[in-house]
Amino acid sequence: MDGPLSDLPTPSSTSPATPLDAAALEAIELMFFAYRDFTDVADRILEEHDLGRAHHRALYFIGTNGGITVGHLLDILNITKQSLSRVLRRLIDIGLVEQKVGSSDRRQRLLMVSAQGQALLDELIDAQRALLVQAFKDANPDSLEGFRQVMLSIMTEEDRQRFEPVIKDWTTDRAA
Amino acid sequence: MDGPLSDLPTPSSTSPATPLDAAALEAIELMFFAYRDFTDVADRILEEHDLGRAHHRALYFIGTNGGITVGHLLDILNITKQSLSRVLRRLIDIGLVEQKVGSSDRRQRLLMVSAQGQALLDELIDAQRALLVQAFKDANPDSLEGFRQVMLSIMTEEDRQRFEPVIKDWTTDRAA
DNA sequence: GGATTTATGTCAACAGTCCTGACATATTTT
DNA sequence: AAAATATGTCAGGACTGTTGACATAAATCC
Repeated sequence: MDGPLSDLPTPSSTSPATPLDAAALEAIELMFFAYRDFTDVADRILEEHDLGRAHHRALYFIGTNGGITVGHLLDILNITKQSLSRVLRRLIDIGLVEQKVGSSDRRQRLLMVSAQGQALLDELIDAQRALLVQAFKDANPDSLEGFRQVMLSIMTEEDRQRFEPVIKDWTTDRAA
Repeated sequence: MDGPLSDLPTPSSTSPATPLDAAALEAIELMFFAYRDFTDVADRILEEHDLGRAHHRALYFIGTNGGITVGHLLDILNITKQSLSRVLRRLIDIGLVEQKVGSSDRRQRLLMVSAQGQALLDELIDAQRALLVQAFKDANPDSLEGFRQVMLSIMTEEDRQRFEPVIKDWTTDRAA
């Protein structure tokens, strides 16, 4: 009927067309397993305090953005205020997070971690940082920058802007 | 009181001691945002079918490991059989997954995706693969191997063994 | 061949996290 | 004064994970 090249199967998940496709296929699993094991080290600590990942995320972004407003936190987390509310209420009730009324806009609640909250956050960050530092040491030194570039490229432009402007357009930026 | 170098603060999350620490601190956020945006492209497709991430994961590993047993799937996913059961029941009920009795061990249920299941899985994989391929293209070509090495290093040894044995000990394997 | 172990399934209850929709309050802006 | 904004709360629902208990069929051990 058709010649040997005329009806190649549509490149589907089982037949990657290019090496880049094959690499991407593997990367789907790399993302799954690496992220799971990365979160696991924090989950073990959170368990001891009967907290979940949502508490971790809120605590993290409050701790690293002292005085953040509820609205800005919602922007970062991409969840509804009702979801955040439950989590925030708990963090405040157990004394890990404090709030004060906004100075310029009195409708705002400025969020900050307490000393206790900072202590727990340090514990969580140190655990994940230790894992990552070890990973960076185990991989070859150049890997770090490659990892960083790919991770930045994976995320949306909006999220990418939260980071230092270090991702260069290497297709045009060879000389500078 | 003390000399300027006598009581350096304990390296805490707010004062990374080394460049590697600083990179790891940033990487915590890279992991969060990249993973979220990576899963988002699949979540949008899953929504149309009223399925969740748990269905995606089960479908994925059944599709890429045709004839997998329930037990092996549980090993990969690291969840309880009760959790998987709910998800699997749904996938079977709506005809995305089929099961047949094990040939050598008749207690086992060998799982495989149906044609419909493969179609949905292809759609999911293609979406995530497209995102990753674009990310690999946007980053510089060497980044891919760096990304791969770091992701493999992040995961546990057990999970790492699921991948091709390509992570080399570069501290001793320079010549070969 | 009978006892035990293994692979799997199910019922029930609970927890965490996310969602939608509706409504309330205080404050700022127009 | 009216409208918009920042935040909170009540209510209900969905998904996904857990523990614990119990059941069945099949394989394996002695």
